[in-house]
Amino acid sequence: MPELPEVETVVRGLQAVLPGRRIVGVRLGKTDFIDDPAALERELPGTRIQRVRRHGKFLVFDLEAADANRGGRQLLLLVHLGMTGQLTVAPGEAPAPPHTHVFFSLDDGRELRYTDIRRFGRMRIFSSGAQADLLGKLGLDPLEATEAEFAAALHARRAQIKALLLDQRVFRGMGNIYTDESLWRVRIHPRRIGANLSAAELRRLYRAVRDVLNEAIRSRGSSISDYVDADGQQGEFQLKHRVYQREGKKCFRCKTKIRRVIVAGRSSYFCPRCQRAPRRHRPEKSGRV
DNA sequence: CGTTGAACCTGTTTGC
DNA sequence: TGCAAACAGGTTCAAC
Repeated sequence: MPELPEVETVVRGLQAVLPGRRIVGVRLGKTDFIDDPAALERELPGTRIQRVRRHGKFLVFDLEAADANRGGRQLLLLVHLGMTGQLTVAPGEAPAPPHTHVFFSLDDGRELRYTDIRRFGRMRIFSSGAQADLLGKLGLDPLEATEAEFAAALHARRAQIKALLLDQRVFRGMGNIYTDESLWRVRIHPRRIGANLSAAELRRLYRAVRDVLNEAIRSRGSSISDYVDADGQQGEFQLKHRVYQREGKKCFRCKTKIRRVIVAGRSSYFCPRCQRAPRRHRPEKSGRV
């Protein structure tokens, strides 16, 4: 579910209501996705939420431990939504959905809740400054990078473009949906080698990635099955997908049937006519398209 | 350096 | 109908 546009949508929803609120209690269900559950229970009560922001697919909560004995110490709470994670704000008395494993009760009677069916998400707190290891390994934010930076990150790489776009050390925030949608827009096959892309192709890909992500943010993300924003509402960008999960359906440009293949270990949807396959090591072409 | 497959976990869909 | 396999927005690790 959660790629850059979905995380951005959740962040905006939380940033609209959480700053200034104080966490007054922590309740935990299953904790196998939390790095140090005891630290959450020990450190978070009493902290005040200053800001909620996004770093790649991570949500970052800036917290201030305002107690006198803690001297305004800064804390960071990092949350990754994995595949099925949800962060929502609800009245404390409202029933929580199944698989809700973290409850942060707030000083206004509401709760910030974390629900995650598959528990592929992650949750961890840091004293500020010590978080460099996790976030520092991530690559460029595609919405902040310049065209030159974007091209430089790809032009010398011999890996498949799909793998490069998915690699969080290259770009932070891209996932399976927006990678396929971006490649379709610029007619680039997911198995093309990064270094083999022309300067013109890199320029168009840069534009397509930004356009797709910005349009998806405007639509409040893609809801395939589990994704909801901080208010529990679904996104709408799934209605605008051109290739993702459209195997066997007609290409919006040329009517050819969309195909699904595995690239970089992930289902990859593309139009075999618009997105021409690169030459293989062992050519055995059928001769004609 | 780059690729592949498995693992983590639960639920839904598809196929025989 | 029933059961098993395949598949799902992500990340990480081992093996080659």
